[in-house]
Amino acid sequence: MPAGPDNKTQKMRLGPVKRTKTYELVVRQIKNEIFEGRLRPGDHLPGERQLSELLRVSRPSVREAIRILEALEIVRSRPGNSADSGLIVSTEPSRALTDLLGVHVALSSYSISEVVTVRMSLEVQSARSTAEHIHTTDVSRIRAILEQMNPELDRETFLDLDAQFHVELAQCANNALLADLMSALREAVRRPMAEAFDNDAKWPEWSRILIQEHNNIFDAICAGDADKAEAMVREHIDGFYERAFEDSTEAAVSTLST
Amino acid sequence: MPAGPDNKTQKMRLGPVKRTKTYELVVRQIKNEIFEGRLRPGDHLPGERQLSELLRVSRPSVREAIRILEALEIVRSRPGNSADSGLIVSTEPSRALTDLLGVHVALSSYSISEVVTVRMSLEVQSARSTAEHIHTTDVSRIRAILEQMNPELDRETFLDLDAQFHVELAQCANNALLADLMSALREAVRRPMAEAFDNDAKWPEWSRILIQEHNNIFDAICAGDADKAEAMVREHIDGFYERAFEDSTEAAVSTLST
DNA sequence: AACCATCTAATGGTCAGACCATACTAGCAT
DNA sequence: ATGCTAGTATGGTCTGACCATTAGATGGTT
Repeated sequence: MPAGPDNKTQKMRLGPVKRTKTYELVVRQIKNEIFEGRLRPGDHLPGERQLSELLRVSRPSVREAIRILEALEIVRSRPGNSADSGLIVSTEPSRALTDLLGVHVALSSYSISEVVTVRMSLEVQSARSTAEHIHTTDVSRIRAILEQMNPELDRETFLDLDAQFHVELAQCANNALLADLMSALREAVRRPMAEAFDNDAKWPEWSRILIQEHNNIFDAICAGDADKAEAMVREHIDGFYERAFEDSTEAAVSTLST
Repeated sequence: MPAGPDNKTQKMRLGPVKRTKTYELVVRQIKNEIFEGRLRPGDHLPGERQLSELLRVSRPSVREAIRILEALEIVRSRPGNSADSGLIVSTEPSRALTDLLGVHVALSSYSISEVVTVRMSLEVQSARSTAEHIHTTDVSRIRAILEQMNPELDRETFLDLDAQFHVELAQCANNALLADLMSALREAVRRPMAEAFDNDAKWPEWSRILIQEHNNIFDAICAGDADKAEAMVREHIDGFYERAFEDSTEAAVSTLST
């Protein structure tokens, strides 16, 4: 309300006069608190009203900033007046990664072949790491997934289990970033892949191949043979995408990462 | 198989009464248009006022939805009444990835060692791909970066050029996802790395090592020797992070990927 | 004392309407 | 033509109000 005398009178002619949006400034301040270590996971932020008063901006601006931070899974926001409500700094970016990559594959910001190439690199890393130190609890968990897979399942369920298998492997590598990326990449190509398999009569045959390949990978990992695991993984993924897109009109994959 | 108590339990008739927030619904609708292919990069969306009327929600709700889409770099939003203003579907997710990973490293959602492990995988992929088909224009562009690096530079500038070198390599691999991830991962560990090097007297020596390693990688790639390039890259990155964090109080890296 | 329904307070969620800032376009004036 | 000025459509910001959800505090009943 009290428009200062020097509010907008500084009409500097140098530079593009970066006019920063208010909500961006709010985002920046909060991010900065995080980078400086003054805000840590689990910490509570002041409520929207209090924040808007502290930062001297309106509540809508604060809210828009919160929406951004929420989209990046930096904070989460819940109503109520308990210890669990209000704005809390978050720690689980997996959903944000999945959202981001999924949409941008749909927008063709990233092509299927690019995703496959990156996935291959990470999958190899995941298999090797896991082969080098797998635990018995991991073994049984993965075996349970493999045992559920059989050629009679409908494609969607089958592909779900396939995804679970690979994400589980990544988690065994004890690398949250690797696992989250794997999950996000797999989800990103989920739609185009389901469509590719939908009109294909050879599915029953392929599903048997996939099961066999999974078992091969699993065996190699259990045996601690990282090199063989890598080879099996490469064969598996290459074959998978080749079959899925061999006659695709898009033909995006044949030019694999060049 | 009915014997699945740990299943999705989607068969229940009583749902958790999803009270979905209005802005989430707006986000979902727009995302859906993208997934269904009815919204493509470069397309214009109706303005905020018109959108709020179409969807029968208030303008603030529309705005909060837009903030989310903007944070994920799905749309961009500019004032004015020209062909370039309004809401436009975007195509460059690199900033969003960088923001996301950077903050979550700061939040310790992902550890430095995890980032390094993933970066190593991608860097190897990048070097191999590039070695297999590098163009002369790429060669000169990278050489220009290398020629700027010398031990006399201040650390920040030096590390900037180092990052440029690696991102440039990834871009030569003709994989936008790879390049964006590389850039994001590098940026994510920028702060902790700069701090690690800041108080270290051995920097001049290290910078010379780094320059030598870069040249080795570059030579291997130009020679089209993918295997050697991979070996050089592994040595380079391992050494880099070991030197950076060898006596760090955090000691986050020594437990590489646990 | 133990129990249970209700109230209260704090939070986020939503809305309407107004006004400002920006960036073009068109048309007037020179 | 050129240059300025109004018009207009866009996003950006604000105020202030009200709704919805949550959990603890209250207080009466058993």
